[in-house]
Amino acid sequence: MSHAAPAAKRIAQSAVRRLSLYLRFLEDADDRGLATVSSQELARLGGTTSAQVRKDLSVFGSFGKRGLGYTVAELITALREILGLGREWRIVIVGAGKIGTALAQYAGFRQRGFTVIAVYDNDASKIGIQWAGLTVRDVSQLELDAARERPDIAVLAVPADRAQATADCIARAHIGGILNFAPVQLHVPAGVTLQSVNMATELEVLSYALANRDAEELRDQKSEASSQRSDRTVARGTKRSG
Amino acid sequence: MSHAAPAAKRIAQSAVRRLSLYLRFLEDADDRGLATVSSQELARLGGTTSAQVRKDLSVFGSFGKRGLGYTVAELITALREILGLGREWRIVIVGAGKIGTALAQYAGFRQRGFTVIAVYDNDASKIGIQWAGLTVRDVSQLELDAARERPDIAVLAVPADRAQATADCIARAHIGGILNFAPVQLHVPAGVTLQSVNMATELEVLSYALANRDAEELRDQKSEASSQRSDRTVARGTKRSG
DNA sequence: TGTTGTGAAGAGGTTCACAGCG
DNA sequence: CGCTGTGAACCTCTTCACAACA
Repeated sequence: MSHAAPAAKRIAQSAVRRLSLYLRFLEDADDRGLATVSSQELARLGGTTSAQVRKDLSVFGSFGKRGLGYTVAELITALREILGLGREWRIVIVGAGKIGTALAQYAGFRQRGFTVIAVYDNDASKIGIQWAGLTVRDVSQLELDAARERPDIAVLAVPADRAQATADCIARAHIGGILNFAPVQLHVPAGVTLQSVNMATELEVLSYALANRDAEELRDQKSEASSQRSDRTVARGTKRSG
Repeated sequence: MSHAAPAAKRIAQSAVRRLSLYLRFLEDADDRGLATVSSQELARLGGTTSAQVRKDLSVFGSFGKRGLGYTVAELITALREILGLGREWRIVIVGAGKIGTALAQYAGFRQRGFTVIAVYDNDASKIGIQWAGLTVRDVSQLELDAARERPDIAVLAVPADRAQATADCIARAHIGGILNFAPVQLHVPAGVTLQSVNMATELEVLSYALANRDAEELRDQKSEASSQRSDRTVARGTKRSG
């Protein structure tokens, strides 16, 4: 293997999430002036193992130098390309309520090539208001506007009872991706990629973990005793993160 | 097996997420007056298979009636118990910015036994302001307050550069769970359960999916041709959701 | 020497398929 | 007869362990 042709691999969603994390760490490292970073370092920051980091990257090519690690700048470029961040993604936010507003002003968007091109709502009292250079538009214009402005992703931040209808509208507008913040399970036609963030579920996962913490701890103690392995690094309070 | 003793099973996080979804569907079904529901129905709503639904539930006991399905009311009770929703969870929100405010007013909290008992910030201009019956407190009081009020979960909604320090503070306050909305990977001591929601990652997962959509579709076509299996139900636009 | 890249082994989660029961 | 509950098969992701190499 040598330099990689980062196109279209079948890879687990969890792996994509890790790649996104690695990219963030690398950007930090770059800011701090580090030139190279090892898989072990990335593993420590991300709460995985160095083997996992190397496997994740190896799917797309060979980015490291043996004995040295990965050149920060090179790996950043590669990961951006892999994650599809080499281009601009045009976003519309649908729903100008609390969450929609918060999202519209989220600085992280522009930094990473995501441009918010419009905000929509169906509430007449909100339509026309200016926000950070954007005028809130009537959601009934969405389909028409989209034909012209071709947004790639719609961030859905409307109340639960409007969410499916709005998603249908987004699909009709031929917007290929939805990031849904409404606490409902949306059904979208094939060809629309859906990603949901559900507060209720996140809280319930926490609730489950807390309620079963004592039992977990007992188990963890037993298994931790026998887990001082070779390559291994890490060990945080608890798993996961996004 | 008969009625179940829903305590402390080792189960995948993905399974917990599905249980949370099932609970939501069941509550809907209850509202619509349905008395029973089959695993196939739950599968259709949640985008899985009926076998998956049955497996998920079977870990905790036998809740269904053969030939009939699951009694909605009974399964709701069981799932609430399993997910640890049988009790009140006391939440503090740390960070009274856009996101913090939006979350504080999120109606879904109280519905499911999560009570917001306080909001904190470090910005003098925000401290003292009233929101929906809660006064914004100085975050420097958090540790002291927590000793008295014993919150279970902290929702972390501060800027990225303050997030780790704030998480440390939360850990010192002996709050056992953190739901983190700051776009950084937090490191917490053992005994603190961390759950993160990261907009940047969610967007990048979407970005990856959209950038590789054509390749995915080719693969999906091939595999879909040979997937008209027995028990199987479902088939939505795209996988996942929360 | 230090660290990558990777085949092979291992774990863990999902799907199958059918016996069991209402 | 219909639908659940579940062992077994299957598959996917993770971890191991080591050869390759700067």
